[in-house]
Order: sequence, then C-alpha cells, then structure tokens
Amino acid sequence: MYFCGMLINELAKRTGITAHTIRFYEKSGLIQGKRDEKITSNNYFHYDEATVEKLELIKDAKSIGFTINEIGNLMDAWYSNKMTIAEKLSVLKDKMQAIDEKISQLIAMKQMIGEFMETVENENC
Amino acid sequence: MYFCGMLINELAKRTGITAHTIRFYEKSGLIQGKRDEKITSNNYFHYDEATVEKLELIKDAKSIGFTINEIGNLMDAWYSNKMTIAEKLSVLKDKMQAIDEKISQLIAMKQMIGEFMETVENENC
DNA sequence: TACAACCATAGAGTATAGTCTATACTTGTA
DNA sequence: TACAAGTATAGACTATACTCTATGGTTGTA
Repeated sequence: MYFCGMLINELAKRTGITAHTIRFYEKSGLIQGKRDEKITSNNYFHYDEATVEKLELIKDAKSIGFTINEIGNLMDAWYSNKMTIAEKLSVLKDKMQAIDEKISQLIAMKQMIGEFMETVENENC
Repeated sequence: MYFCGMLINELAKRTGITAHTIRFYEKSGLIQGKRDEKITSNNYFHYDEATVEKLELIKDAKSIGFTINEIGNLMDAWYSNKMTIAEKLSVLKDKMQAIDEKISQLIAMKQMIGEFMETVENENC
C-alpha cells in the first residue's frame, strides 16, 4: 500500500468540510490536490498537511464574511510565489483595513442595539 | 396636490437604495408602505420617515453580515408590537452575542494576518 | 471474485439577495 | 392633449456558494 498524503475523504474528516465542498474549493482554485504519477490505475487526488491548514484558514475567513474570491487573493498572498513581497504585503494590508472597518461597524451596531435595549427596558415603566 | 409621506422614487433617492431593491425588501417583509384610501385612481405606496430609518438600519445590518431573515427578526424586536418586552430583549441579546463573536473572530484573523506580515517581511533577509 | 465503499467528472438543483424586463396603468408637463 | 416619467406586478435572470445526483471507474475486504 502506497501513501502520499491523504485522499479526499480523509481530508473531509480532518477538516469537517464535505468532499463535495472540497471539490468545489478546488475548482474555485483555493486548494490544489496532486496526482501521483507513479499510479496509473486511477487519477485520485492526494492532499498534504498544508491543504488541511489552508482549509482551516478558508473556514475562518469565510466565517468573518470574506468571499471565495477574497479568500483566493488572501491565499495567494499567503502561499503562492506568484507575488512579490511588496505585493503580498499590500494585499495583507488591505485585508487588515477591511477587517478594521468591519470591527468598527460591528461596534457601532452594538452601541445602537445597546441603546435600544435600554429604551425597550424603560417601556416597562 | 395631496401628499402623504413619499413615493418609492423619493425613498430610493433618500436612502441610496434602488426602487427595485426597496420593493424586494417590502416583499420580504422588512418594510411596509401604506396605500392612501382617499386616492382611488392609483395604488401607489406611500412611505414615511420611519421607513427611511428602517432602510438605514437594514443597510448597516447588511454591511456587518446579517441576512435578510436575521434583519427581519431584529426589526420585529425593534419596531413591531408582536413581541413582549422580554422577547424583544432576548432577540436583541442574541444579536449582541453574535456581534461579539464576530468581533472576536475578526480580531483573531487580524492577529493571524499580522503575524504573517512579519514573516513575509523577514523573507527579505 | 463478488460487492460495498471510495474516487472523479459533469451537470442539475437550492438558497440568498438582489437585478432587470415586460406589461400596463397613472401623473405631470409642454 | 400628447407624451415622457413615474408606479405596480409578475416573472425571468444573475451571482455566490454551495449541495446533490448520475454515471462510471477503482479499491479493499470477506
């Protein structure tokens, strides 16, 4: 038995993301499995530990509202060699700013809701 | 000329939301225009200042990632009389918690990106 | 070697949140 | 009064992000 990384189902179990969704992410360019040229009987994709990490990053980024496209850019800055250091830093700085903006908006909304809760409480009197 | 509030196009101008999208929100139950029973020649909807405020709230809530459905619940707690004070407070508290969670996740992501920026910068050496 | 479990690909289907088109009636203005 | 501009409704269309089904081949185990 020859093993090079893991197949899609194990990756799914490891990350809690379904094989279907993993294939969707692969088609979207977020991750890339590798085919083993020494195996000719099938064309199964093999995934490494780095892919597990990438999928965790994708989960985190999605949960805070980044789109697949935005995550793709972030991943390029993170993992690929297609960008210069300056370009990478620029992408990362942009994301930082986007996050700061979101935090500000969330805090503003918290304030609004907090004020409204007081109003609602005083309806009692 | 008889005026009761504003028609959809003025509401659109006031809020920066297109008439199409406003109708979509109306169909989704987020806002409600009123028809003037004294006018029989048409069935135009009339909107008041409160609707302007609601649409601003919708914009804010959307920008921080709330869905139409979630915004609907929030608006019920905010404006409707269908809920008791305790129910309203419960909805608002839930939203507060959801926002706190999002803020935590955003801060965690900022940290990750920050650490990664340092790594990228050190690739220079 | 049967056969359940696994893999790949293509493409259909779903949910959310709009966005646009067509149709038809109403209003305001030159 | 013509006619451009505004309004309502229904329904088609788009984009995003999955999710599922169908089909056909491969692997592992009893």
